[in-house]
Amino acid sequence: MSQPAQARSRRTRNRLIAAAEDEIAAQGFEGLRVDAVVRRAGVAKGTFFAHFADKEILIEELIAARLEAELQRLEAAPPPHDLDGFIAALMPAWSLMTQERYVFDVIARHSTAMGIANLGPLAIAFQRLYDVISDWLSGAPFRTDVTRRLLAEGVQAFALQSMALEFCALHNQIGLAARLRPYLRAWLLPNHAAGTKKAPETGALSVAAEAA
Amino acid sequence: MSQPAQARSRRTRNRLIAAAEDEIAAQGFEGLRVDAVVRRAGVAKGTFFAHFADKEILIEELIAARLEAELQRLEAAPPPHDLDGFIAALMPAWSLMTQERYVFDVIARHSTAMGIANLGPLAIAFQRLYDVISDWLSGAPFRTDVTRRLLAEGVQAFALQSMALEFCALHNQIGLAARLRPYLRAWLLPNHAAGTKKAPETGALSVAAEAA
DNA sequence: GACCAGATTTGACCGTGGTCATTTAACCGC
DNA sequence: GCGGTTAAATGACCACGGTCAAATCTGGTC
Repeated sequence: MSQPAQARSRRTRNRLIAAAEDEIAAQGFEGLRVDAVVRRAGVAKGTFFAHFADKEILIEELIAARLEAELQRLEAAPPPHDLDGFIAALMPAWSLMTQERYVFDVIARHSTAMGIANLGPLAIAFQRLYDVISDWLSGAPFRTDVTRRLLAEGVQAFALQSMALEFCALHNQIGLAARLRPYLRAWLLPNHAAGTKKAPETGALSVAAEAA
Repeated sequence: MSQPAQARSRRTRNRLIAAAEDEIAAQGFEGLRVDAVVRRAGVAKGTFFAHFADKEILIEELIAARLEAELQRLEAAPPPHDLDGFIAALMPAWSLMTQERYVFDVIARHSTAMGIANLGPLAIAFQRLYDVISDWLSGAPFRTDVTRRLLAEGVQAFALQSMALEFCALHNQIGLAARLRPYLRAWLLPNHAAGTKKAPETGALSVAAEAA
């Protein structure tokens, strides 16, 4: 994977990626067309598919690259020491994932590994994210009756669900952080949760329940 | 919705649905082709799209119908009185969702409402499912420091994540129920989990931790 | 039963992702 | 440089979801 090919091939691949980035900057991920990329790169259509098994794999790579950049920041950052700090620290990564509905869908589909010995770039990035979160969660205020790993996976489960809701017109008057908070509080600080009765701790979906 | 059309139209629609069911029985959801449905129904292609905005909406309806049937059973069933009963009771609904990867993807994309005042059939079915789960969770052994609704939504978040993992070749030596259990235990019974410091009963839990 | 307005159906057509046999370029030993 | 072998690129072609102006049917009115 490191040295897959001759120089010409690498150049072509880079041209394709650059062209795709340009197109995405102009049209967004959703509006990306293989024909447009290929035209901009000055290359035949078949060439595209010689380099990327399908369109989604290219997109996955581009999203993963953005995520990796954010991960680098997260890994360097000091661990947060309370729930709100935790949420704030992860917010940039989460906003990245919710920029575009299309992007979120790709992530939802690929954030778990999809084939034996064949973790896609997004799945790999998510493993790294789990590591960061696990690490942060091992510390002081958070529950310890359960492995950090399990805790981290739970955080992702709630995050994905809240993000999905973010795209639902019925519920989007409330921000991601606000939506996510009650879940994480109940998940990460189960003993504290009983103490407060402030604010509507109803689930984010209750708005929909009303409407139904 | 009740009286959408003249009789001819309703007949055509039913023929399309029946044809689609036949095709799905033969080819699975993934293999469904609009052309095949239309041919089998003896109808022109345009007619299909006069009845269903797109292919996915038909599929959504068919999946929702199966889910509704299961919901009827769930609503009639007695509430489970412990965690394993809870999991066992919901298992049929969850297996329904994991029959086919394609089906799961559609569910993941449509289980939350997608447009104002326009809950799709799947979103509606999921509201019903939340109601059932909320109801079951209000009872005895489960935590009460948090609303039933929030608890129910959390259950779905974990269920969806575990299902996604179910399709990941790297992790599929472990069944859905076994994968899900440690999450639900930690989510629904946080105090029981906290009771034991060295966590001797977390056998299933550590399996999930290991999987990483 | 002749007529009409609106609902329904039709099928040729299009956009777009993806395939593959063929052609062209790169590398290597001589 | 010169054949020859493998890697890379090409573009005509296909599959499939979806569109739309035109044709056809239906139920109601006189």
